Amino acid sequence: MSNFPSDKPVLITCGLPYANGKCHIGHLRTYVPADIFVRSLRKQGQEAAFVCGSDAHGTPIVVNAEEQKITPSELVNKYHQHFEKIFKAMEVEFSIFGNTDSPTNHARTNSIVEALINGGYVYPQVIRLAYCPHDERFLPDRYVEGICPYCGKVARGDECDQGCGKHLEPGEIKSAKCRICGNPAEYREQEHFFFKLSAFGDYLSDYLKTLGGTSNAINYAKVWAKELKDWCITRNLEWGVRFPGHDDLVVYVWVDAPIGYISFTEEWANKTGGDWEKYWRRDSRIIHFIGEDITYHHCIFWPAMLKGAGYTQPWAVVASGMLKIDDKKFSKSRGFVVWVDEDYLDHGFHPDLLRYYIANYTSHTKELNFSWKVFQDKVNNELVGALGNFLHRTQHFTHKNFGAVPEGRIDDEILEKIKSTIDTVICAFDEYEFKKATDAMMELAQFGNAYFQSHEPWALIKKDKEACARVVKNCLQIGKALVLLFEPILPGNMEKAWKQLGLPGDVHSARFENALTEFPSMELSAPEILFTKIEDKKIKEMEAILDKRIKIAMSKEKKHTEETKEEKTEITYEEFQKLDIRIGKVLSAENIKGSDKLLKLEVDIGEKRQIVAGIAKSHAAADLVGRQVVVMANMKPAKLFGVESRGMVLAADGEETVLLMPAKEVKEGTRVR
RNA sequence: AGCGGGGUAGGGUAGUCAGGAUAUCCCGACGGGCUCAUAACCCGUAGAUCAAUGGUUCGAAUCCAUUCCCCGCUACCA
Repeated sequence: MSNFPSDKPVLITCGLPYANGKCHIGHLRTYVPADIFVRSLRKQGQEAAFVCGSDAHGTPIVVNAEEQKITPSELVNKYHQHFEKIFKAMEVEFSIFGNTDSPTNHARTNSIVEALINGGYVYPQVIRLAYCPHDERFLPDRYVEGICPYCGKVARGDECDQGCGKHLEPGEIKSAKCRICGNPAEYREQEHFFFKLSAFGDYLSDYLKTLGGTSNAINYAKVWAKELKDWCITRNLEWGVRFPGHDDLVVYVWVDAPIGYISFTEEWANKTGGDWEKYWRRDSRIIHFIGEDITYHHCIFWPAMLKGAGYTQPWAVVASGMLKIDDKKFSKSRGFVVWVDEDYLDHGFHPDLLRYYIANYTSHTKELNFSWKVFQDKVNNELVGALGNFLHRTQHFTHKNFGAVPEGRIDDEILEKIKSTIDTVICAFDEYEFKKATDAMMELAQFGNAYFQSHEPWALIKKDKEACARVVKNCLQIGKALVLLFEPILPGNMEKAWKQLGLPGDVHSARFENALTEFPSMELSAPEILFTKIEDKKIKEMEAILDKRIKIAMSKEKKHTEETKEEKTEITYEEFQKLDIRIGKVLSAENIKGSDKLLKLEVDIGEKRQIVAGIAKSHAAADLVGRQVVVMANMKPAKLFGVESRGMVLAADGEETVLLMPAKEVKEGTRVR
């Protein structure tokens, strides 16, 4: 049983692209399936609004704009236009593509924040914040660098990015430094505002039971809903939406960004004479398509905000799995990235090919691996060999032998097959299973090829033209069904195919069920080829581009680490004396499970110490027992692989890690200087 | 070790939530066929102890328990 069409208004949104970088295939991982979904709804007779827009605020945009010496607004506009252009080229057709810096969004954000304040969900609290005395400013989020209070690693202000990955609330970071001038920051007290997320625990637990969408999103959220911390929702920035009544504060970007979904709906409704409130104030079906990295914001923070302000909460959250390039984690700086413009569209690839790849490679919630070789295989075998070839051979044969679509009825067997394919496809779309849907479509194309083959119309035409006409008519019917079914995935080529077959009306607004109504008898022209094979040469060329980028990135990274290594400053004798270096004797040594580098040692340095050393590759555990080593005794204790290490065994760290040892046996605990 | 994702034929991948009879699809290998079609297409064969062990069950890839192995946790990010 399908969820659609529904008598409730349906709104689809996509996670907003952040306007500080170019569009890559990772983005499309979310936007293309969302577009396919919307098209499939229309094919089921379901009207749906489809909104998205640029996320314009937040610290990274300000930092980035400062680096480029342009205004944040100029930076945002640049990328806003870029994304708009790419979406159009990729046939991702939003009802509206807005911008969170629009007056509508400022106004809507204000009104929602005020509603939250009036509802008692926002409270002020004085917190200690990093402040740069040199630049005379508070340092929000990424303006500050320091030490994570949880794991002790270098982190940026809003997140422990290099260590434990925890979200950091403003003021939590230790030993803060200003990212602009590099000077140490002071802490100053300032009043900020917090959203009482903790008050929504029970509500969210209940809400998540009814929330639709994909399990990867909802299961995570259920765990998070159990422990909720209030969120600081104000920042010391110029760029953003002003916090009501406080000219020196803007709201946190994760407040005004999702509100964009509402304000874009408003803008679209105003333009088309629609009513935005039917989506956001009354019973509706709001479906958010997102990347799984922003699940927390969409399943926890956002519904709580909507609930608190009296708006309709999402009906479903559909989270796509992440993207890999050649089986490697997607990474711009490491070169594992495929840009949609310069690496794809500019090379003349049709958007439909990539749309098919994204929809068909794997299930929507799993990791999608992009490789040019697989891309070529899928295009050549599936789009060209199965689908393109069937449409072409059918139309070509009919045109050549009949010149028109023959009269006659469609066999029940064929109609049954088409009907069951439509059912499977609709069912799959209902579950956001785009691979299942496209597999079912492709299966119909293969059925068509097999039908054509086994009924041998080329032989029938010579002896029984009537029987031949029946076969041809059936094939044309399958062809028509295929064009309708594939339209959400391959809108450009299916439009072409629809016109080529001479079918009446617009393929985009035609419904799936139209596939069961008889192919009208009329003149039929010769077909043009829809999909062409991709040559090996082209794929090699594309792979070379990717390889080159990875190599450049690798050499850059190497340079960078070498540079930081060379940066050794001179120290005084006093500073050296702080180091407690001693001779110790290894009492026992064993490998640590799960690590190929680490050994757990017990060392006597005048006292017994457990030390973890990364020397397993060059020293066997058994060989070490009884030997003397050099130990840094006053190292801050650390946990490696869950094993505590109190001290550090010194070694020459070249290509091989070689332990230092005293030239002669000395007493355990002897100081080194 | 923790957190997350995985382990299904030579490669990739579906099925796992809601257990059911010959385990899906694409490529590759092998054999055959067809000739309308973009050297496309169709049919067939071989190839998987569904990571392992134990349990629940009439029945387990699927549920439960334990173990092993692989990947990510360095930013930018959907």
